[in-house]
Amino acid sequence: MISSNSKWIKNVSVNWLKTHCTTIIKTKQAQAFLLRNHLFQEKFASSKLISFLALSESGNLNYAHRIFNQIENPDMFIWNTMIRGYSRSPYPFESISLYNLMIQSGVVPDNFTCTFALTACARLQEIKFGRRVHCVIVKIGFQLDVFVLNSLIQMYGNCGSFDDARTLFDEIPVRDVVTWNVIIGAHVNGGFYQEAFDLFKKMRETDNIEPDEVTILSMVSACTQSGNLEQGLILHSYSNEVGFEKNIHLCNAIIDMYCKCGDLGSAQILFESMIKRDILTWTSMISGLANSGYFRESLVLFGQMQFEKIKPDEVILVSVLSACAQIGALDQGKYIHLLMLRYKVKQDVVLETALVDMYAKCGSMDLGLQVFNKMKTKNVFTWNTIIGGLAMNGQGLDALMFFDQMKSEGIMPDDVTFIGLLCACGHTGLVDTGLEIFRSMKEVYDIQPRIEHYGCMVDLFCRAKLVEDALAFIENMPIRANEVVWATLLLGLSRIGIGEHFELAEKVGKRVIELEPDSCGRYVLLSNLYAGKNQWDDSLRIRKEMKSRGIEKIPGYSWIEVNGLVHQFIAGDRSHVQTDEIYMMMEEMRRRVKLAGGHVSGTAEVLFDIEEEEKENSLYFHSEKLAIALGLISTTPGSLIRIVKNLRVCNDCHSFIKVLSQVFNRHIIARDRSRFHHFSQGSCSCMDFW
DNA sequence: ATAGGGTTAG
Repeated sequence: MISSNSKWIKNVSVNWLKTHCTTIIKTKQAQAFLLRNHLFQEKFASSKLISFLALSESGNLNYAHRIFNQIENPDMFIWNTMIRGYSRSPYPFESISLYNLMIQSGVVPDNFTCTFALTACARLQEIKFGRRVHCVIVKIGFQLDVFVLNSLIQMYGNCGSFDDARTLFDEIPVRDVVTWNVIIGAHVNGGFYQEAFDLFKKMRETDNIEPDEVTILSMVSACTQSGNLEQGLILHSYSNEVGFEKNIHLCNAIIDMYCKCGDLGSAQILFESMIKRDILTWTSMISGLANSGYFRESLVLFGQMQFEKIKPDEVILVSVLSACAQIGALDQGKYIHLLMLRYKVKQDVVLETALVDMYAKCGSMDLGLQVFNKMKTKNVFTWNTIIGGLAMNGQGLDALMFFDQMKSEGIMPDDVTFIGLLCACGHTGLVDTGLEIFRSMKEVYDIQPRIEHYGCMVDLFCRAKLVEDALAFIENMPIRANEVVWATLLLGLSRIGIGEHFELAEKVGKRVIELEPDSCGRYVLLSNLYAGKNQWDDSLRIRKEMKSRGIEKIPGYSWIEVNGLVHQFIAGDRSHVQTDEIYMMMEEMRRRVKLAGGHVSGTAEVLFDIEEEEKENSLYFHSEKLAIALGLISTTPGSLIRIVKNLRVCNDCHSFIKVLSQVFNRHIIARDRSRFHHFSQGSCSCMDFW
């Protein structure tokens, strides 16, 4: 009577369990029920609990493990479920531990066990253990199981052992589409794109197997990484033909491919055509825009995403923060900071570092430091961000202090750390410290200086007006000086005031053009050099030479953010809706600066493609001045103005803005392509050297 | 019950 009753309960509960375990709460109820009715040790019952907890998205591996530990003799299915659960979790090593435990307790692994264990090995790149599993497979004889073989190939491929993967692949008796996907994916991940394309062709030819979505996805990724737009387009039209276009993962990868291959238009068309978009769709498009220089557009699209009430994750926020950083959009950056807190976005070093960087690049080191000081985990990226940020903002001594702190916290500096440190020394005029740091980089940290480090040293000497040392340093470099090093010297000379060094400067200027004949900036340097000496014919000659070689001058852009909206200007811009007011303010600026005196209008760095008589005007209407004019009319008197420029601020504007900061009583922070200028009361933080 | 997939930083 009793036994038949318990049998009844068992049957009912098993059926009930099959559909019941859908949430943690319900699973706990089921567990309590099983315990109460002494059914817990029934394998079939407890395995239902385990499989939900270990495999479901909403499960809980830890909890599964606790239940697992209470099972006296787990059967094969339960072992396999646990091993599988861990193999796809962030802790694949646990999977291997359990595999060992299983063998120790005398249970012989089956083909399922081996597949799961191999997945764990693949993810851990544990080839040694993977080979041990391989031996077991041969010993027991699972060589004919295509699942086992596929995961073996995957394991070898992921561990970088292409020979093993390839041998198995060639010897395997039956290959299915996954086999092909695994071997293709391995080659794509290894950077062997041509081989991947060859294999892609062969899968049809030799095995008559049609590619599926995963195949196409891997191939699209190969195009992305190798910049192969042509093949990418073919893959896109193929996936439309066979109906893969509803696969959201694939579409995301294609958007990413278009963006990284420079075809933003096709990316946008696909993005617009998608009916369902996930967070990765948005991330691909938004970061794609930002990476191609469309910063404002990427922020606008992020705004649309907000409008559609999609919760941002930590990855997309990194993208938009870096867009804000590039154009100095502080208000939007602050708003994103707010979103992080409001949505309780996962704490993440990458994100917090991007936040610090955004504040640093907007010239708000105080806010950057606040975030930095609250960060729980910091890595070398984080330290480099704060050190570089301080150096760029003219707080060189603080940068050096943070380096000491970094060392005391046991973080190893890398090559980028030293770029920041050498910049810091340059800004502060600490020549000896710079030399000492340069030496310790090589001798203490065993980091070989790159050409950029030499460039920093040349800059350091020039700032200290040690032209001879700079020259000697260049001559003694173990690697050949490149155009960057020479351009640094030339720029340095022109900042010191060319004077007696004119001949040297001219020689260097010619050298720089020889070394990099395709870069407009190099011609501009030499041309300006002549203009500065009133050698207008030479100056024009260089400009003509540049034009005749078909090299366009990169237009100078300036950005200013007003009430969370970023406005963009080019020289002489008349496209802004408030153009009339802006130009009225420009007139006012000119009048008051002139009245105050101290600003000598120079015509050295003018835009040559404008007629001679307009020289002074074009210089006068440089984009940074237009941006400042908008700033003056749209903010309250006395408040801070921030602008960002994509090129270097020219001499004339620099001198103009200095006086302007005094007469308008404004603190103006201008970021140009290499550093910050904090203008205040008639002077600038760069000490007129940039 | 089994294998294969994309986005972010100095």
